[in-house]
Amino acid sequence: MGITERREREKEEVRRKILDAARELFAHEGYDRVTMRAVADAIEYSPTTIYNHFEDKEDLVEALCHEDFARLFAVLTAGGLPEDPIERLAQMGRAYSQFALQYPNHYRFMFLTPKHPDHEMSDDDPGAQSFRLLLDACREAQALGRLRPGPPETIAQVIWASLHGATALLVTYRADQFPCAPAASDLIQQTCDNALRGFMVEKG
Amino acid sequence: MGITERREREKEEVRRKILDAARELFAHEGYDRVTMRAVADAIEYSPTTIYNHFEDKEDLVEALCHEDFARLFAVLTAGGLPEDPIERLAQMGRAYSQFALQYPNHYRFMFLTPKHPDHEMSDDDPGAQSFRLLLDACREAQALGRLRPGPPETIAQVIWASLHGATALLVTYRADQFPCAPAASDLIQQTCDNALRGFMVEKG
DNA sequence: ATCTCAGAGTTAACAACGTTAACTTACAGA
DNA sequence: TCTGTAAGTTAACGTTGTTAACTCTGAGAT
Repeated sequence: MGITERREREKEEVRRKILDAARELFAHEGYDRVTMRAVADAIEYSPTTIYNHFEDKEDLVEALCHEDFARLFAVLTAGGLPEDPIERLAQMGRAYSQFALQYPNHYRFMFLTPKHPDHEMSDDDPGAQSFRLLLDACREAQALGRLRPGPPETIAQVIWASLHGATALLVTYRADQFPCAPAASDLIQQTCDNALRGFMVEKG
Repeated sequence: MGITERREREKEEVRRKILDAARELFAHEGYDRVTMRAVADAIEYSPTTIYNHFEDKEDLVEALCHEDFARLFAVLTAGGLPEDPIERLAQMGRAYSQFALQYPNHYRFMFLTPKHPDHEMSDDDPGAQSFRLLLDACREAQALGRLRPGPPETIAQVIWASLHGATALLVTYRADQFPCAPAASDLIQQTCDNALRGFMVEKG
């Protein structure tokens, strides 16, 4: 009875190898430039083996993507989150952008590539959980009277969208391809600050 | 001497046909799903003909992209721009997002696809001109004391980044693939408003 | 001990793609 | 009439994702 278990473990090992090799290659090259043959070469298996573990290339990358969302969630919560919700928002924003700039090709696939039409998001998805961190912080800040009233979902979405925009630009363009060439290296920081400021209630 | 002129005109006509067919196809299918053969079929030429007019697929799409930036600039300035710089910013924001949602695949290539490493931006580029519209409005608003002090380039970039973020999300995800499912259909509006609000000086 | 069969892996091939080499054709200028 | 240029075509190449058909290993049944 332990035999099928061992079999499954061995199969899982190969799957792991594929995912790790693929992650490494994608991180350096991006989706289009990585071929199934290259992934197979990297782990010294034949290309068809991959198809025993994944439906097709997109399925493989989606599996990678799923793991990356888990890593993002881990990064967001790493080192413990501050009590103060505003500080928490700022810290999560920094972690988010750091993750994006460290793995631009993964960010690209996670947030810049259209999903399959039948792809849906469940509540226990690490992506959804990350968003909930943001949403909760917004709610708490509202409760403390630090953020404007209004649907917290909208506030969270707007903050995320703003941060995402700055991130997406930096992940897509080189500094000298920007309009207004000396692109603020702290564009993300500024954008994040401004998005928060827009929702803050005036002090005094 | 008028002969070479006519020749050039004819060549330009074919180039036009290619661009128009390609634009139509790309608008519906997006970059990867449009093949050179499909473009050639659409205009009833052989695939190789395209290579007499464009270096390769990327060159063709870049030409399209260049035209699209001109269209975007036209859209931004259509109907005349308001005197009031804040209103102008709001109106340009609406035009920008409308353009994006109308031609998502073009937006994708214009703003979401990395450029060639050797691609540089000149000052008379329609893209740069569009950014200057934004920059000028920011400067004027600052001069009127409506926006915070600070480098107007940064303000313009942050506003653009925020708007771009909301746009990119809507162009990438379907409504039901969002975290927090009932995605604000006016996410763009809210994001644009909030980005402006963050830079506005408190009234009174 | 032999047979069977499932299932992981391989080889070889397919169709589609971007692209190119070699050829054809049309036609203005010497 | 000859020549050369340049646009267009046919046929092919190399690469890609993917699949069909096969091999091989080894556990369970007879």
